[in-house]
Amino acid sequence: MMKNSLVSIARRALTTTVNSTALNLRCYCSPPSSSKAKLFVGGLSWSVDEKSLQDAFSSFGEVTEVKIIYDRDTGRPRGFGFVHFSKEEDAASAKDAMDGKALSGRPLRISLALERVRGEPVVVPRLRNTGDSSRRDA
DNA sequence: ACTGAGCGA
Repeated sequence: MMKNSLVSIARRALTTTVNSTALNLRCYCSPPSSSKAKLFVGGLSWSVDEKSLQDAFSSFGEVTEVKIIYDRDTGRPRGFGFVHFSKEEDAASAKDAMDGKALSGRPLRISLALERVRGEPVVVPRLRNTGDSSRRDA
Protein backbone atom coordinates (compact mmCIF):
# COMPACT_ATOMS: atom_id res chain seq x y z
CA MET A 1 0.00 0.00 0.00
CA MET A 2 2.47 2.54 1.14
CA LYS A 3 4.94 1.56 -1.52
CA ASN A 4 2.19 1.80 -4.07
CA SER A 5 1.52 5.31 -2.89
CA LEU A 6 5.15 6.11 -3.32
CA VAL A 7 5.10 4.67 -6.79
CA SER A 8 1.99 6.64 -7.52
CA ILE A 9 3.79 9.85 -6.83
CA ALA A 10 3.93 11.98 -9.92
CA ARG A 11 7.43 11.97 -11.25
CA ARG A 12 8.76 15.17 -12.61
CA ALA A 13 11.10 15.44 -15.51
CA LEU A 14 13.19 18.53 -15.22
CA THR A 15 15.11 19.84 -18.13
CA THR A 16 17.66 22.39 -17.15
CA THR A 17 19.19 24.55 -19.78
CA VAL A 18 22.00 26.68 -18.53
CA ASN A 19 22.58 29.86 -20.43
CA SER A 20 24.83 32.78 -19.82
CA THR A 21 21.93 34.82 -18.58
CA ALA A 22 18.95 32.63 -17.93
CA LEU A 23 18.03 29.16 -16.83
CA ASN A 24 15.19 27.51 -18.70
CA LEU A 25 13.13 25.02 -16.74
CA ARG A 26 10.60 22.67 -18.26
CA CYS A 27 8.45 20.55 -16.04
CA TYR A 28 6.48 17.47 -16.98
CA CYS A 29 4.08 15.45 -14.92
CA SER A 30 3.08 11.87 -15.30
CA PRO A 31 -0.68 11.31 -15.19
CA PRO A 32 -1.70 9.04 -12.30
CA SER A 33 -4.91 7.76 -13.80
CA SER A 34 -5.93 10.02 -16.60
CA SER A 35 -4.59 10.68 -20.06
CA LYS A 36 -3.01 7.27 -20.16
CA ALA A 37 -4.40 6.91 -23.61
CA LYS A 38 -1.76 9.33 -24.76
CA LEU A 39 1.30 7.65 -26.13
CA PHE A 40 4.71 9.10 -26.72
CA VAL A 41 6.25 7.71 -29.86
CA GLY A 42 9.95 8.29 -30.15
CA GLY A 43 12.63 7.11 -32.48
CA LEU A 44 10.49 8.03 -35.41
CA SER A 45 12.08 8.33 -38.76
CA TRP A 46 12.27 11.86 -40.03
CA SER A 47 10.36 10.73 -43.03
CA VAL A 48 7.37 9.42 -41.15
CA ASP A 49 4.04 11.14 -41.33
CA GLU A 50 1.11 11.47 -38.98
CA LYS A 51 -1.05 9.40 -41.27
CA SER A 52 1.54 6.66 -41.14
CA LEU A 53 1.40 6.61 -37.36
CA GLN A 54 -2.35 6.76 -37.41
CA ASP A 55 -2.50 3.90 -39.85
CA ALA A 56 -0.01 1.88 -37.87
CA PHE A 57 -1.70 2.49 -34.54
CA SER A 58 -5.28 2.43 -35.70
CA SER A 59 -4.80 -1.27 -36.28
CA PHE A 60 -4.70 -1.79 -32.53
CA GLY A 61 -7.52 0.53 -31.60
CA GLU A 62 -9.29 3.73 -32.29
CA VAL A 63 -6.87 6.58 -32.71
CA THR A 64 -8.42 9.87 -31.79
CA GLU A 65 -5.46 12.10 -32.34
CA VAL A 66 -2.03 11.85 -33.86
CA LYS A 67 0.50 14.61 -33.75
CA ILE A 68 4.11 14.72 -34.76
CA ILE A 69 6.29 17.33 -33.18
CA TYR A 70 8.26 19.49 -35.50
CA ASP A 71 11.07 21.78 -34.64
CA ARG A 72 9.90 25.34 -34.94
CA ASP A 73 13.43 26.49 -35.61
CA THR A 74 14.36 24.28 -38.50
CA GLY A 75 10.89 23.06 -39.39
CA ARG A 76 12.08 19.47 -39.44
CA PRO A 77 10.40 16.75 -37.40
CA ARG A 78 12.16 16.05 -34.14
CA GLY A 79 11.65 12.35 -34.58
CA PHE A 80 8.89 11.84 -32.08
CA GLY A 81 5.19 12.33 -31.82
CA PHE A 82 2.09 11.67 -29.78
CA VAL A 83 -0.72 9.24 -30.41
CA HIS A 84 -4.05 9.53 -28.66
CA PHE A 85 -6.24 6.50 -28.17
CA SER A 86 -9.86 6.29 -27.25
CA LYS A 87 -9.13 3.41 -24.91
CA GLU A 88 -6.27 3.09 -22.49
CA GLU A 89 -6.09 -0.64 -23.01
CA ASP A 90 -5.77 -0.14 -26.74
CA ALA A 91 -3.05 2.37 -26.15
CA ALA A 92 -1.25 -0.09 -23.91
CA SER A 93 -1.68 -2.84 -26.47
CA ALA A 94 -0.40 -0.66 -29.25
CA LYS A 95 2.45 0.46 -27.05
CA ASP A 96 3.37 -3.11 -26.20
CA ALA A 97 2.97 -4.20 -29.79
CA MET A 98 4.58 -1.33 -31.65
CA ASP A 99 7.30 -0.62 -29.15
CA GLY A 100 10.55 -1.81 -30.64
CA LYS A 101 9.02 -2.29 -34.06
CA ALA A 102 10.70 -0.62 -36.94
CA LEU A 103 8.79 1.99 -38.88
CA SER A 104 10.26 3.56 -41.98
CA GLY A 105 13.35 1.51 -41.23
CA ARG A 106 13.75 2.91 -37.74
CA PRO A 107 12.91 1.24 -34.41
CA LEU A 108 10.16 3.00 -32.50
CA ARG A 109 10.33 3.95 -28.85
CA ILE A 110 6.89 4.01 -27.40
CA SER A 111 6.08 5.00 -23.87
CA LEU A 112 3.45 6.82 -21.88
CA ALA A 113 3.44 10.45 -22.80
CA LEU A 114 4.27 12.78 -19.97
CA GLU A 115 1.77 15.53 -19.66
CA ARG A 116 3.29 18.91 -19.83
CA VAL A 117 2.62 21.07 -16.84
CA ARG A 118 0.05 23.77 -17.37
CA GLY A 119 1.30 27.21 -18.11
CA GLU A 120 4.49 28.27 -19.68
CA PRO A 121 7.93 26.91 -18.94
CA VAL A 122 9.53 28.46 -15.93
CA VAL A 123 12.31 30.77 -16.96
CA VAL A 124 14.63 31.87 -14.23
CA PRO A 125 16.28 35.20 -15.08
CA ARG A 126 19.53 34.47 -13.34
CA LEU A 127 21.32 31.88 -11.35
CA ARG A 128 21.56 32.82 -7.72
CA ASN A 129 24.80 31.09 -7.07
CA THR A 130 27.16 28.96 -9.05
CA GLY A 131 27.69 26.73 -6.05
CA ASP A 132 31.21 25.43 -6.24
CA SER A 133 30.28 22.90 -3.58
CA SER A 134 27.02 21.25 -2.70
CA ARG A 135 25.19 23.48 -0.31
CA ARG A 136 23.21 21.84 2.43
CA ASP A 137 19.90 23.30 3.40
CA ALA A 138 19.12 23.41 7.05
C1' DA B 1 23.31 14.85 -48.89
C1' DC B 2 24.68 13.99 -43.73
C1' DT B 3 22.28 13.76 -38.38
C1' DG B 4 18.97 11.49 -33.35
C1' DA B 5 17.72 9.24 -27.12
C1' DG B 6 14.22 12.38 -27.49
C1' DC B 7 7.82 14.40 -24.19
C1' DG B 8 4.09 18.93 -28.11
C1' DA B 9 1.97 25.77 -29.22
